[in-house]
Amino acid sequence: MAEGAEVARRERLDRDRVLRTAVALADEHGIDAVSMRRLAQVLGVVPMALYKHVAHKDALLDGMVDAVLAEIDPPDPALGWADAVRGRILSAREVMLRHPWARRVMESRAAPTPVVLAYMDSTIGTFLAGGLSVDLVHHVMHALGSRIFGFTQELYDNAPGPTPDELAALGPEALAAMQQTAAMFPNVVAVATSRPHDPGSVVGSGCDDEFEFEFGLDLLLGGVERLHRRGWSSSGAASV
Amino acid sequence: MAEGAEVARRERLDRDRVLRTAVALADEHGIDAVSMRRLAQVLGVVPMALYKHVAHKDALLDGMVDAVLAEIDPPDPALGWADAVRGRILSAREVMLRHPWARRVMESRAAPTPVVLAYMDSTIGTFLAGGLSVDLVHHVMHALGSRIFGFTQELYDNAPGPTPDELAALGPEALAAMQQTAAMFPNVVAVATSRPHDPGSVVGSGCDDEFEFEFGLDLLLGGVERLHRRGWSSSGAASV
DNA sequence: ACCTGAACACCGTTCAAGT
DNA sequence: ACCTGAACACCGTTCAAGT
Repeated sequence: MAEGAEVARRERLDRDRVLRTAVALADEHGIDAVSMRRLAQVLGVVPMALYKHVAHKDALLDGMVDAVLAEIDPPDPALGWADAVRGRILSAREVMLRHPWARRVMESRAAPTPVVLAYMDSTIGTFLAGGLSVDLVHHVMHALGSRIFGFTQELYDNAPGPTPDELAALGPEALAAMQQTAAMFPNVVAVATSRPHDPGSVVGSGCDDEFEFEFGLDLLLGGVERLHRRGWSSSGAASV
Repeated sequence: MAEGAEVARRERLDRDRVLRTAVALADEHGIDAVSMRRLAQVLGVVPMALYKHVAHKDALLDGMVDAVLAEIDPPDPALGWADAVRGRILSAREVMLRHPWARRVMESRAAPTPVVLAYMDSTIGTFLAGGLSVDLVHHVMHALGSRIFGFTQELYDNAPGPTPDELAALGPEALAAMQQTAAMFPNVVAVATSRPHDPGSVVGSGCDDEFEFEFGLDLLLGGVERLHRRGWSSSGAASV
């Protein structure tokens, strides 16, 4: 029943303690471990006690996301709009690395919370203060998408580029199967095993996620800067 | 028990019928309706009968994604690399609009299936055939991310720009609450209600998702073309 | 005001049995 | 070879009751 250090009994619940405990539980055991029943158990309380502090499970998840967003640095007012947005997004990325479950939770939420809206409002404000037109900012927010929260689809995380440790632990039949799979997708293998980065900056996978995140971000922000400098207005940006 | 037309009994199950029925069920009632138990009921079969054709629920979800990816057009060999990739991604987007649940399922999957790898392999092949370096293609695949499958985070889908129908159905107290919320996030409201598009092309929301998708895609592909023309090689693209 | 207990209607999945 | 039935260990949540 009791899981030792994790059980913190008799302290009178409040919403903050519920949310902080839920975040810690997700950080340690993954988001699937965050069930109303297990969270209650960690808090030393019966499941229904939680419902006095969060309306339902979705409200719990919203609260967890809000708690994570609060860790993101505000934009630096000393910087120009592009650097201010860039810096804040990189801060958001660090936060998301600390709470890797947050990406999937945010993607699963239907409506943004006031905290999410406040974050977006502040980011939009930085663009507008930089002189970008409302219409351009509209498109830019779409184009950046979830990048403004510091994450993207990390497609190559699970691609067939095994770490040396994994390779060593593999049996001969598993290795043969892997080579057969690799032979079927030569382009994926070529691109996944390319080492475009400074060898010193990357240890295992040959893939520097920080570099890739900034590459995509700068491709987008660079394009926006170019459009803005050319006095971009509504029509003619996309052509079929 | 029986839900009329949905129940198709006595036809001997096979994997294909299981997957096709699961896709149809998700299209009609959403992904949450796709439980092993409910899918079995629609097929007129006991839940455990499914396990002869899919190893477990995750394998069912993988199979559903594979079925959806099979609907995407192959790249047009008559086009240059940029237009070929662009056309295929727009085809993928149409497919995702037909199966809106597929985005979340793909995001939740841990490892890519062979069908996912084959799709990526073919897309990478188009870039390489166009003369882009392996290193550049590596970064480009990261930068495009889930866009190559035809979707992005659609942040504004649920932002506070209500449709006229919704507004009309609102009570006065709900309307007052909404105005209060709007007052707290003026930048979000300004950007969400901007009408940057040809008024004829958009009916309700003032937001043309097709335009936004292509805007972001072209910002990225345009940046890549520019890098490629300049003979881009590994270093110096991202600066801190 | 806050917490509890029992119950309801669901899940995915195992195991042993039927045909 | 394919399907069934009963059971196990979980879910989120309601309702009525305790202190």
